[in-house]
Amino acid sequence: MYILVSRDGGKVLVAPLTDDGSASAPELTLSDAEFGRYVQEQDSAARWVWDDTVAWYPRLLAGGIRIARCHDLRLCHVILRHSTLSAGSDLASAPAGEWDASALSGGAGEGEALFELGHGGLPDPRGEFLRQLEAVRAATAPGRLRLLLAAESAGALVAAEMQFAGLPWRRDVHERLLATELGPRVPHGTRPERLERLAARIRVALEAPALNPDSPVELLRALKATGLPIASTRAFELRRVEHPVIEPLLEYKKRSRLLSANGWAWMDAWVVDGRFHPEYLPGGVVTGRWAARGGGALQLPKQVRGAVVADDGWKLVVADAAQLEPRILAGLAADVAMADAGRGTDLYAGIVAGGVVETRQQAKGAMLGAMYGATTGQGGQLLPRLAAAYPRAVAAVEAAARLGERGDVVTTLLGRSSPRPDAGWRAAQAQASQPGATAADERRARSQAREWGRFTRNFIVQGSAAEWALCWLAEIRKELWEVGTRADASPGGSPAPFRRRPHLVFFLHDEVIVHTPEALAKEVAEVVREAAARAGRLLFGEFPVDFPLSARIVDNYAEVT
DNA sequence: AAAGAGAGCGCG
DNA sequence: AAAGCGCGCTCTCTTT
Repeated sequence: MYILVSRDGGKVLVAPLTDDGSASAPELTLSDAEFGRYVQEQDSAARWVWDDTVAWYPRLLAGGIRIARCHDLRLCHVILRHSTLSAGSDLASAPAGEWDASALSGGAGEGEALFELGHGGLPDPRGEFLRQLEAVRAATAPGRLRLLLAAESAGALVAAEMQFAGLPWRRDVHERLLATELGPRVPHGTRPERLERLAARIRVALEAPALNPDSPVELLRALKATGLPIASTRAFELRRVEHPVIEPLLEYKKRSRLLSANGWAWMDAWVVDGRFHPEYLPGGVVTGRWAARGGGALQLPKQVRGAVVADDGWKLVVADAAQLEPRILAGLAADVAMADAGRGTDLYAGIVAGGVVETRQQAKGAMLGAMYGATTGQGGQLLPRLAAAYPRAVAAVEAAARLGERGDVVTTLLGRSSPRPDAGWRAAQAQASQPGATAADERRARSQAREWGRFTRNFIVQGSAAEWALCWLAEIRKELWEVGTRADASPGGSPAPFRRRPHLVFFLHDEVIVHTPEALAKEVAEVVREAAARAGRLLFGEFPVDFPLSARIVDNYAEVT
């Protein structure tokens, strides 16, 4: 059963709908408080349909209310609008409207537009929902698309819940770390003691008494003046030359990065009451991966992960999917040989054991090369051996690359399609095929075509992996709630839905962290593991590809390497 | 003074 | 000269 909710001035309109979207009960007009009570009274099988999870769910969570399922019209619109599986639908062929504009502002833009949705919202959600139902019904593979929309929407719930709960963060631990690495705290904009000492050593070594090591331009000029053969100040390049300045300079860069990205200012801005509350953006990346805004949640350096510590009496269950993308590729391409290589073992080790390459590093390099489109270097050189051993998998990514090079669209396993290249790209291709095209025109067109081919090549793998991860998250979320209920940690509808229950607190593409009461930790680890197996079956049915996890029960995120 | 580009580095 | 994919954030330097 669906329950469509929308805004009417200060009121909430509630419309129960059947599976085909027709009214199943009279519409209600409720105040916010009445709406909260109404939500709690409904069966947990209800699927809440709303324009935007961000506009609705945080308020419910703040009121102590957790829901089981939703359909996020904004996120689903984006998928259906571009998917090749629903290409013939009215929804896909209509001119661009407000639902399309909302995707842009919601994805990467200002964020203000989203916030305003709380009052008024997007136009005619009922009509939009009916168009979405019809687009799915008439789609090429409705089952896949339906799963994708459900997973995407579940992801939106997880994102809101994780933002609400926050990642446990110990200020004192973080402060100790900063004091050790940088010295005593100084005001923003000034250089802490240890950095200042390193800067002094750099100036001496380069005989540049006024050098500002934060300026790449000044630094490069000074490095060249001492005769070092480098073209940039990147750490990678610096490590390849020998000079007394290199050691203090690399130290400086490392610590300076800590200060600017995750220093005292970061802590003051993002850690509140012992929790880091980043804003996750489901669907924020074209491939379907999440993005995040504020605090760099998806770039937490290993350096500071020691500050992520479970509460007293609680544990962190940290799990990541081993070699997720190659396994996804094996499933996508139905490459039994590659799936076999990963069964019950590290997939790269399995490739070595199969005699395809000599070392694990080579196996990894070749796999990444195949998925990213490397033509040179180790990855490119080993590609023929990979292709000989796993012809189906390699053919799948090659085919995706060829489509992209032609400007065509590719689609993930569940139905998310890649964007088309922009007008500039098309113009460059057209230009190169004109009779009077110069060699430069042709070179440029070929280079851009290959570039887009690398994007589409990777899109099918990264995008399908993101779908697996969404299914994994959704299964984890569902089962954790069951575990919490069985343990009677807190009856549904307590003032704080996650205060006593195991709950997700972090997600990073192929990795999750669950914060759980210690007594439930083992059960939670099993839930996370089982959810991975279920996600695999949801995507690939009986095709025999494994998704092993490293799941560890720890007090501290830094314990996991 | 503000906005944008580029460099650099963090994560998967 | 280009060079394997996808991101966000901070800082410098240039442009408006």
